[in-house]
Amino acid sequence: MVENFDEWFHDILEQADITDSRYPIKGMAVWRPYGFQIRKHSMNIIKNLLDKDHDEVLFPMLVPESELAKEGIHVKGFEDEVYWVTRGGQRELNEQLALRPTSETAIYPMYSLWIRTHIDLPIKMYQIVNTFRYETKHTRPLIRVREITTFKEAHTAHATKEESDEQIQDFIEMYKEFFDDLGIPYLISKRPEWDKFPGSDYTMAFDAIMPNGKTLQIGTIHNLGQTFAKTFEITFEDKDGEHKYVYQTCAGVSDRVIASLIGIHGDDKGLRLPPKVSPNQVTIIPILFKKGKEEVLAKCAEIKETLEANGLRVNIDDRDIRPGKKFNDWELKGTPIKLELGPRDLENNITIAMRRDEEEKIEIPLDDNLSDAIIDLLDKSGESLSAQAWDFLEEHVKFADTLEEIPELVESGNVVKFYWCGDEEVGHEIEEKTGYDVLGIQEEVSEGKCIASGKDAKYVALIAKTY
RNA sequence: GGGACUGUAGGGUAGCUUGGUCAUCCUUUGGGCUUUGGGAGCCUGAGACUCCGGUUCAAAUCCGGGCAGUCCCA
Repeated sequence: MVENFDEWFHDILEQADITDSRYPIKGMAVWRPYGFQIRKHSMNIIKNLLDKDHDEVLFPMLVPESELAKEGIHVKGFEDEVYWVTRGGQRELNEQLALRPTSETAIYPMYSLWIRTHIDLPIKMYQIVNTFRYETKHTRPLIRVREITTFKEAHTAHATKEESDEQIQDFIEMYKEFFDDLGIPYLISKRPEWDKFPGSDYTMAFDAIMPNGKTLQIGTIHNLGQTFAKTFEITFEDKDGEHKYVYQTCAGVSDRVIASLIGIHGDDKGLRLPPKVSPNQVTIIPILFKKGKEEVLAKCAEIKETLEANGLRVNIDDRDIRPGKKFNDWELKGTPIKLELGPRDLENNITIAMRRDEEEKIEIPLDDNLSDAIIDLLDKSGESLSAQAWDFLEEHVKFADTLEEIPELVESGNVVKFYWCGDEEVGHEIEEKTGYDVLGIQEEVSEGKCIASGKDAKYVALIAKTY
């Protein structure tokens, strides 16, 4: 799987009924029912986190060219990737309309209308929508797509710079909690100047390391400063009666969260889903013989009811096929816990549980403690997936003292840390000489020499192959 | 942005060089029998030459274009 991760990933999306990439437009896929469930449960986690102090809204998908073009730096960052609506029926439109590549230019003209005084601040809103990017390069399902079907974007506006910086920290904490719930390990870094969000002051990013060592950007948080406020005239009257521009931030996660979820936890048998987002947390597999069939099925139904009463998502696989096939199917689908129940177990009043994250079969008594026992297993399963994933990440971040060491480390599947003086020119030189991307900087340091320029190092930076 | 390659049932493939029989095999799938504690077996059905145009008596096969996909280089 590690050797051929891209192929594994491509195949499992189809085999596990997550998406279907055969839709006849390049870079656009269909979410199938099982995948949609995973997506839904994942989005519910981030929604619950945001709902604490953000308002969910929904903006139109089309952005007039005049608005999109207002913020020069921003539009330049997207100009080659925008889909345009140029006709309505047979008639050419007076003004062409962009399918949002992201929604700053849709939302901020409205913020300009909504924000009048300091009392209106801070304003914190989010939406989960689809966005479009005309990718010309190699598209990959869930990773590089033309329609980002699941784009959670939050947009905030504040009275002061300090508040906006605090908001960045809040987003970082929120995303940590989100990815922790999914058991997805991350590297947090501040993107280099040349790779920040077009129009922002700075960008903080979460990167996951996929099994082949390539990093996948799974979350970004941008401090927009007052750039957009000035472009879109977003001002407020402060307590002192002065009109001031707001300070803004925005933050996004996308389909790529699901890609990392699948890629990071999966194994040769298929998916391994964290209990919090698995469509079925428990799958009951009845072992049926001609004799005693009804009794076994009745007991399975009873167990299902008991577990559901305790808030668990449970299904019974009563298809008329051999049990071995069912085990394999549900291992492919990644259900965290399988419960096996046959006539022999019925006699002994037990069920046999097996966690997806390990092979062992465990006998569990069918008594009043059943639900607690299962919940305990689910918790352990989720924790173990997360722990395994974090171990992998930590084993695959290596430190390099010289530029020459980097290729070998990266080619053997690592992300590499190194000292950097912080000069943009030197950064480009490092990227060119190694052929990899500088992800960003992590901590400031007062010792060490830059790996390329030999000057005093200012930061620990990260470099890797990226998706 | 430049280049190479590919397109045959739901999925994976053989056939294409050298045009000519009912288009091969695995998987999937409908029905039936049998079976069920880790991917069962048998019987019997279903299912494809990417699209448009050209060459030819005859095209999955040769030519041109569209669409879609894979890979490499910048």
